[in-house]
Amino acid sequence: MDAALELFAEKGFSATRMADVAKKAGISKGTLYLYFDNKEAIFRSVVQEMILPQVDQHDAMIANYTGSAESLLRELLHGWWQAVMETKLSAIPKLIISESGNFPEMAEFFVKKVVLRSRQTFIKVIQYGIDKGEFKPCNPITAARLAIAPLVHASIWMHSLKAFDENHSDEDYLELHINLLLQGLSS
Amino acid sequence: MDAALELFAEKGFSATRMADVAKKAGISKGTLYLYFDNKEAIFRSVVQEMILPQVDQHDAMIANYTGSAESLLRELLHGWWQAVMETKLSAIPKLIISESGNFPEMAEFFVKKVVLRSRQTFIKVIQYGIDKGEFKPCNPITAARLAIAPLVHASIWMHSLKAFDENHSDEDYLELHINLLLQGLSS
Amino acid sequence: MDAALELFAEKGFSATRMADVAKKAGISKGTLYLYFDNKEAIFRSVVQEMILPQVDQHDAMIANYTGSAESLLRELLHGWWQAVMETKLSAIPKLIISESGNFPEMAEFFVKKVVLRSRQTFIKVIQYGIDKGEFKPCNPITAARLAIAPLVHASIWMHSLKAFDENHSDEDYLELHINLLLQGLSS
Amino acid sequence: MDAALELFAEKGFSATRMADVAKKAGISKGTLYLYFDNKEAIFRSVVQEMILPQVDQHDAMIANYTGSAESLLRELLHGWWQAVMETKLSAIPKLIISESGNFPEMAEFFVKKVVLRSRQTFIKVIQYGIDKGEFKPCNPITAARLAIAPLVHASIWMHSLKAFDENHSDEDYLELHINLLLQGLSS
DNA sequence: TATGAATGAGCCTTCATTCAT
DNA sequence: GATGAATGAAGGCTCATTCAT
Repeated sequence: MDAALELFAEKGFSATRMADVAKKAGISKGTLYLYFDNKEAIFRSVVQEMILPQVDQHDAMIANYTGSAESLLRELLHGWWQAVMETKLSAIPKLIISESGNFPEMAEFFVKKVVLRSRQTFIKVIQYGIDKGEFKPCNPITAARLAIAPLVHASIWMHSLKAFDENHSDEDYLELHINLLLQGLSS
Repeated sequence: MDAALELFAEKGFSATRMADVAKKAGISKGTLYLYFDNKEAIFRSVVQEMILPQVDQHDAMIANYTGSAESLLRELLHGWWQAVMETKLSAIPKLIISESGNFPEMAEFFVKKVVLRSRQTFIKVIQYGIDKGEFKPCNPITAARLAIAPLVHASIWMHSLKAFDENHSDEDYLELHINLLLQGLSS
Repeated sequence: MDAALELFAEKGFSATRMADVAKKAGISKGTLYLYFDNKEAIFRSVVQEMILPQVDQHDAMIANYTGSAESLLRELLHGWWQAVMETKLSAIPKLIISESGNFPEMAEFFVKKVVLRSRQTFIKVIQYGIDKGEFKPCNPITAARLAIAPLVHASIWMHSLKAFDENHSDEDYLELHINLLLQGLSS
Repeated sequence: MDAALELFAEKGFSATRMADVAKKAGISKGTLYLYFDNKEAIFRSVVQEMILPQVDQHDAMIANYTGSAESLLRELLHGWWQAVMETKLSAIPKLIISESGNFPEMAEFFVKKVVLRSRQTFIKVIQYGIDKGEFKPCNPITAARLAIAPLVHASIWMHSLKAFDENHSDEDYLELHINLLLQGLSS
């Protein structure tokens, strides 16, 4: 599945050949079919089995946090970054987005199970900040989308155009995003 | 080329069949080959011939603008949005990103001709704001990336997962981004 | 038809494209279809209309000849050589032979109308020589085949491997063939 | 390769479909591609791998022969006939000649490796006969060409027009050729 | 009469999938 | 369980043929 994730993310589903996956995994083509019914099954497994554990873990992380909205938001963003950008999960967003047209159920699954849940967490924190008076009033849904967008975008970039872009610091990127966001939100 | 852009953006290069392109264009398979050498040639044409005019136009738009950094940045972001999100250009970013692994030269072309040039414009405006004291000191490159990221992300989203996401207002999204960004930057 | 003959002889029927024929003839593809029903019709016309006049003319040449069998045979062979090797007819044998598998009726037509008739002429001359005591007894059919074989072979060679063979004199070839043949036949 | 040789010789390269080759070989289309890169590769293999062993064997046959030039020449011609006409090699000359326009390198390879080497053998024998006084002086190159031409021609005929010609004895043909040639050459 | 843009059947080739070993 | 040779459906591309101009 690691081999498949890497290849799917790099070349897309159609352009990835079973022979390539087998070769990268160090097994024979035939052996793939002992563990997966077909190419689509590999794709589904890759997406589902890599995402689900992560989602649960992420939820747990947030569950019973207390403190200022600012520090919570800061924490959340750092947590997301570490969980995604510094693991092989980083390849998933690009993959899902690229194949959303060919695998709409998978796209839907991803949105429902990952995007919306994750966004919900951010919404809660932002609402909490507004309620507390830390943040000025704004639509917390839109704010949540804007809080996450640069992170997701960074993961997509990392697996697509980063090689052709000049090498910029990801740390700067994350930190400046957090600072701009928090100052933007602060009342 | 419109037909091809739509299908490539939806399904990716490999999964798009020449027969589909022909059908969508209302011509026969053979006719495609009167105008393009092969499938790759269509892809390249789609990307290059749709992007280049836009880039030039965009450059012209910015050229001789004066006023406050804030209003300039506001203008720029609105301009980008209109030029991309409200035209068929909106499909290009997702397409390039999805196929970057299979068409690295095209990815490089896009980064050099579009991404970096566009970013440069934003860098200048931000630097101008910093110099004028409107904006607080920060790395203008990173700030430019963060100014654009939510926009590019919105275009990618629009052509991938938007259908599965609840329907949010794009106007709110843009406006809030601009406001958060400007307040974040302001000294 | 000249254009077609040349191309058919060079590349064969299948590998010759209508576009090539049209181009070589200096007309458009569509115009070809004003004069020929289809590709096969061109092929048939090329073969039939180039061969038939020649056959008749050749027959006439022999009709009422008198003299020694040797001089007659010599005459015949020279006549064949001039009529075939020094005109565009030279391409026909290679073409017919190459396409005999795909156009058996044409092959049969050629054998009946050309090969057998031509051979018959040689048979008569050889039989005449045997009867006169100039030539020693032998099977005149086989002898006729052997008299012609090197000539036909030369025409085939000319349109196939000659370019890769060292350049040998065709005149020497013809003269030595005639001399060897006549001394071989002479009693 | 046997299936391919037969079909190529019968229909030519272009007109032979991979499906036909596969069917005749009793395998599937796809399997062909496990053993050959493409159609051309089959063609090249057929020609090269069938010819080379034969050439070496033929050379060996001649190497250390002694005796009269006449009996040697007789031997050579019989040897050639058996090696070519009575094996599937007989299809090669027609094939090479038919495709010489489309595969010039292959034609050149054939001329260099087969035609010229074979001719050289005949040249030596004829020169030997001339030197010994058995044969009268003549150009041994041309004589060699004339010695071989009827044989090659017979192989071409066999795979093209023979079916439409009346059935003549090949033995008579060979024997008469040898006799005419030897009497023609003899001083 | 001449053109050449348009068509679509047909063929080469690829690759997901199967299965005997 | 693991293999890889074999399969054949599918798709890119060519080119003989048509037809509106």
